Amino acid sequence: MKVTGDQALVKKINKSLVLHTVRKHFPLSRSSVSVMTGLNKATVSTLVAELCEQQLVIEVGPGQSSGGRKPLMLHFNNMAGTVIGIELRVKQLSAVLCDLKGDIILVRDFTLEHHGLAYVLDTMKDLIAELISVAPSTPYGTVGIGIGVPGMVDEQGILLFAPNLGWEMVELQQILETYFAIPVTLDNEANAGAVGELNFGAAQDVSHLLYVSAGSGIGSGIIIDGKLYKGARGYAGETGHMCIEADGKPCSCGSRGCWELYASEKTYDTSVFKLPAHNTQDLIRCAKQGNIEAIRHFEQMGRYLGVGVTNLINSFNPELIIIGGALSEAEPWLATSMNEVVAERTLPYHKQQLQITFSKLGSRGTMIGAAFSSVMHFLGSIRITL
Amino acid sequence: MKVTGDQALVKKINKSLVLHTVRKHFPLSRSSVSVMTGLNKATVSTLVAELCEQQLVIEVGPGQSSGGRKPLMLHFNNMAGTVIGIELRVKQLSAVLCDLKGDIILVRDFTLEHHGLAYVLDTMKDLIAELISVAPSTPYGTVGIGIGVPGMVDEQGILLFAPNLGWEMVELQQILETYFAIPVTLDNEANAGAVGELNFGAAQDVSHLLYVSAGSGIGSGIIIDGKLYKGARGYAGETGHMCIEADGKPCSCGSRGCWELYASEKTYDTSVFKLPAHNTQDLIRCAKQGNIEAIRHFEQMGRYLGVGVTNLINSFNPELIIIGGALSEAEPWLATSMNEVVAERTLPYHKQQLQITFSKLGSRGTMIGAAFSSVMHFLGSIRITL
DNA sequence: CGACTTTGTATATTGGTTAAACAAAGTATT
DNA sequence: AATACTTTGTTTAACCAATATACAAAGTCG
Repeated sequence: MKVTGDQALVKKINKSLVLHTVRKHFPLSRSSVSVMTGLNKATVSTLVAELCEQQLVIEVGPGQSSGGRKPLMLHFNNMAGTVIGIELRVKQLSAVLCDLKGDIILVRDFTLEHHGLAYVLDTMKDLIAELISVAPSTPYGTVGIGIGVPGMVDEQGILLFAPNLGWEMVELQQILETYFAIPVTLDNEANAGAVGELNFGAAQDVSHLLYVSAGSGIGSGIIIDGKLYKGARGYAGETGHMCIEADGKPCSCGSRGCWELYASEKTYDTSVFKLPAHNTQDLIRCAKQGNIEAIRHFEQMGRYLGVGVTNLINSFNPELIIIGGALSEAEPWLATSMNEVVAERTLPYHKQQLQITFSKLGSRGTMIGAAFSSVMHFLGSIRITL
Repeated sequence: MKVTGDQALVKKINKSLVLHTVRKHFPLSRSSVSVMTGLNKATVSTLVAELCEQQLVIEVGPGQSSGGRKPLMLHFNNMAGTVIGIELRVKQLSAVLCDLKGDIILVRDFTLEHHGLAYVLDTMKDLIAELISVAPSTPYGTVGIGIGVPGMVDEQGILLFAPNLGWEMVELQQILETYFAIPVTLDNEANAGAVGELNFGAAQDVSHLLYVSAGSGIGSGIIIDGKLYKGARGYAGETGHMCIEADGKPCSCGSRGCWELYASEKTYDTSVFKLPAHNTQDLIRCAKQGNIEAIRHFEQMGRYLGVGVTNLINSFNPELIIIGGALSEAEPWLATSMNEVVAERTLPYHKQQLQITFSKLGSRGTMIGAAFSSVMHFLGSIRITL
């Protein structure tokens, strides 16, 4: 849609600017908001007054003087509402209740017995309903539900395909939105993880981020200009099916030599090593105990991870790459070989100022990211590009 | 820099909106601009008056009535100024003089005898000076120089590395900007090509485009949200060094199995076929004459092109992929096998609404794209993202 | 020829930001 | 303690771009 400029737009821009400045940097005085944003003191005053009325910002009393009148400190009202973040995994359904700052109020985990759509959907509804009911009373109540799923999601919020669940074409967003009458945002697990890292993890204030979620498969959440990039139809980031061996192993996607056949949990069944276990958790335990086969296997995966990561670096030139997902917990055995390969294979210019780290948020990154997508949807955001 | 909203911004947004609407859709009446933009008739009138005063828009007299008063038709004044577009190639320096619409006024080609920096630079300066001197007299004169080069360019306009020229760290943009005192935009050849296709070729009104320039190497110009994506430091799109054979041939970049070793002119020296020639032009001639070795080789390249293109599709989910560069002229022999591989290997969801075509602009796409970057730099553009 | 349409301009209003003055509340200095 | 200076935040008037509305101009159509 075409956006024209008028005074309402100006106000929206500035109000959003003030709100997010307070959200990110509180406690803060009106005066310092004015300096930070470049807005006139009077403008800040009016906008803050409105935000206070909307209960999104609160005045919490005087702060320290710096040689003049004491400032009246402002806080972002993280308890103006709550959001729910959900991560759907193969054997588990996890949910968090968060405040608007993204802080966790409550966590619920539920073990899934099977993947029957009706069963999972009912469980999800029950879980959400429970969290909504126990949520602390807030001015706006529960303002959004964010969901991270292991599969492809299109821009309409339809879960197109989730191989590990055996699901296809589930209109998850619409179903839940109708049921709860609350905005629902649906994202694949990698995208949600990227948003989580961007706001709470290792990627704060990064504008070009690649979050690689390595688990049962590989998917990437792509942040471009500080914003999630979803591609034309919403399917961007399906990097697990990037071919790194033109005539390699056949993949269920119809292609050959896909990255995730060499650098995800899919390797466990075809390893050249005699693996003492076939899941990441147990393999990590074995590696800790010094099991050479497990360690060798992880090192091998690390090398292949490096190959794919190099490809992403060459294509996207990100500031930061974060390896997340279940495999991020195997960092001690993956990192060295992965970094070696990346160092060998990237162009010298790319190495400058590029960082690669493993996720620090752990398994909750997806959930929190999903929740945070809802927060942003509620608060709104607007930007100017020259 | 932080952008705040005020009335100046509003005006800038709307004026830009009006200007680019006229530029894209002229001839046009004020009334239809109002309808198309959503701006009030009065607003359009004021802004058009200013644009006329700036000589960017001109009134060309009455148009056809549609049942009422005749409209006063507006034109974008493509002769308000001129720009110069330059493409630096291995053996050739080409330059165009364009009007602000991007139409070619004049072309100059110059054969380069060697790649000595001073020699090439002098030639370039002479060529530009000549074009500036013969440019038709316009209100704004020559307002920009856009250059497309075969190598990596950083965000400061420094040509970091051009393997085929043997150049490193050339501050081309700054040198020319100082010399001519005109804004210079420097881009790699793939990025310039992408801009060309976006504005004049097969990609008009596409927001997510991948332009793959296949020639002596492979590079990609990435358009995201209608805007060139350059990555954190300006090096995005180095897709030629995307690995498609983890343990493949060693590449000069330090890696192995890089895409361009299998799908660019680099294949000619290592082909398994007995090639009758070792450059694209001659090979195409041979293929036309039915030379089976040449045809087989192109088919093979097409398959590898398909592998890389599939990777790009999975990562970026673009609306459109354009194959450009010298190899685009081998379309008849590349297309079938490339499309076969892509069809086999992409996920079913990606196939929907994805188009792959070969460049229609030919070898001039880069030059025109480079020139057009300068036009946009001169006219300015501003956008709102919600 | 009169009714209706379309195009474009003039005018008063609206509603946002802003500079400047000011009030309030503190610190530093003599 | 009195005075001068700082810092914070509000009030006021001015400014300016978009807009709705009315209107003028120039056409079509029956």
